[in-house]
Amino acid sequence: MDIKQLRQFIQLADTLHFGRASEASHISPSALSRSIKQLEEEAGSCLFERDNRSVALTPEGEIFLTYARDSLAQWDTLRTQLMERTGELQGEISMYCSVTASYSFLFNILSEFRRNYPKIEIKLHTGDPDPAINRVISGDEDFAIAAKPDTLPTGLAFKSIALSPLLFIAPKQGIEGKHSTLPILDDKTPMILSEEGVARKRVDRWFKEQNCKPLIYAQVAGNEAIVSMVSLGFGVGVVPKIVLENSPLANTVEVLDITPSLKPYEVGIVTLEKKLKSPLIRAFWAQLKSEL
Amino acid sequence: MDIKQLRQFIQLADTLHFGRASEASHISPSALSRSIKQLEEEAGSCLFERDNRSVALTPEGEIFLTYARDSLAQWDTLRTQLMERTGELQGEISMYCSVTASYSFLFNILSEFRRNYPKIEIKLHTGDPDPAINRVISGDEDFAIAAKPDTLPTGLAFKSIALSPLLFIAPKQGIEGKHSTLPILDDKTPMILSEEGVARKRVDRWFKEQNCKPLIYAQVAGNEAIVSMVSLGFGVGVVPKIVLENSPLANTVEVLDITPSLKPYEVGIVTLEKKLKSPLIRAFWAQLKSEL
DNA sequence: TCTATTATTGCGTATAACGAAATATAAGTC
DNA sequence: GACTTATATTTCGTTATACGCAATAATAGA
Repeated sequence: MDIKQLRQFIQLADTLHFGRASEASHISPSALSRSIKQLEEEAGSCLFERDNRSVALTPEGEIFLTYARDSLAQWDTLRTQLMERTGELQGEISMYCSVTASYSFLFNILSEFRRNYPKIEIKLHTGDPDPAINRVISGDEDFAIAAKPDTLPTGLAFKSIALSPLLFIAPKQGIEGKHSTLPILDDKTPMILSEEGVARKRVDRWFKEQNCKPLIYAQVAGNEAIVSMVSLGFGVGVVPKIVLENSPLANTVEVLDITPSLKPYEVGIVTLEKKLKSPLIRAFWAQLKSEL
Repeated sequence: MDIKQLRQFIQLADTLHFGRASEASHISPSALSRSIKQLEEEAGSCLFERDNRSVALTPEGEIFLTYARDSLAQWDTLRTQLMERTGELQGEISMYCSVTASYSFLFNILSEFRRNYPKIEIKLHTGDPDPAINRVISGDEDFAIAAKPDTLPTGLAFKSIALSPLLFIAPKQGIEGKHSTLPILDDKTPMILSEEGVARKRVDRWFKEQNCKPLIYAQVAGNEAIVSMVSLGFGVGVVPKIVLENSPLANTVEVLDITPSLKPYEVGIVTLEKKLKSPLIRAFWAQLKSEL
């Protein structure tokens, strides 16, 4: 009976699904199945009633669940106690951010943190920007670098680290199939937009305010891909300025001087409010410099 | 961090000695050293201050110790809860007894228990009779089959299962070097006695009451060996009747009709009183038939 | 009946744990 | 002061354990 297994048990009790629980625990379903079986043998009771189609906690499983939660809480308390005594925080925190964000912000954020808390390990996961906030909400990550949505989901804490204007960009050599190279933006202009996310919402609203519908040429996941497609001449795109600054294709596109300009991207760090009780999370949070 | 490691930690905290703690935990010193180191890494603090000559708990170790004790207690509570629910006791209990006792009593004691509680595993350790009670006191074993000492150490519970007379035995063909084969018992009679234990104490007292000192030819560990040596003609021995009955050499020795006879051996099962709170221990204890 | 879903099991492999012996180090001894 | 003793730790080779993949089984839905 070790702590990892308790966590796995709790995951399974929450999801009642071996596949999803194992994924959340970063192990294979077979490993989870064996873990649970071992737990049941050590506890001496069947903890889950399960057949090939359903998983349910037995009454004994319910008892075990409260035990498991208590046990983990006590382990956390112990670690907090010990850390307070030694005065040096240690452990690990996880962070999610887009590739672009990792280029732009990570160094500044992490270098000082690393200096102050050398024993805290940081697990960094990169990917598309869109799922960032959800990964924090689901508990997969402690932090994420993300654009602040217009309405912040409840329970989330957000701290700005930078403002970056949302820019309309066009290919320097003109849009394929269009004769004019002038920066015209109307319902005939093919647009390359994010599939979703804050940038997309801003663009949609912008067009609505202009009383016209955008001609969407392509919907793309990932701001870098937008720059690529714009650079290839497929249309006009919208990306945050930071993305452009970090793009190797920056000099192949030009920024359009459109008014009214889009409300700027507010980039920051999000975490669950309740996690701020943990000393590690709070330490990281506290040393972030709010740039706004 | 698993439960085995917590037990090992507690052992080390109790003994403050890697060698003894590892022996008590049934692992090698090296394994214990690594376990503790791993625990320290997971806890993020140094738990023991140690050099090659001494081991001491750090303040963090003290905190960890209370955590470890609580944690184990909760695990026990959980298991008790679960067992009460399912109604079937399971787990394991350990028992120590001499080889002779295993021949004579074990079957009767265990066969019914096995039937009533098939899921309780019994770990049986056999060896010399003398250390039996100490192994219970030290916590190495849950139970021991042992002779009841004249004064029972406090904290110990004893339940008799049999009375067996202590017999003087002599070789049938006479004692080597003595011409008479008569059953004389005086300070010229070479005696084969236990090194220690209840039987030895009784014999010593018997001789004192006869106002004579025994001529001790050999002190032997293990009643079986006494029978062997008597059988070979080295002298007169004292063994419990049960031992004789189970000895393949029984017909090579004869029982002397000595008066006053020795106070009989009272064989029974001992356990720590405080262990009787555990449901497993109590179940075993309850089904023992007191034969006295 | 067939298909899709999903917990479990077999199996080969990678990882971790173990014990024995070697090592290091400090205290006691002559 | 060299030598012995005691004892925690490290090294090393072996063994056991845990894991992932793929196969299996079993069930609900089409």
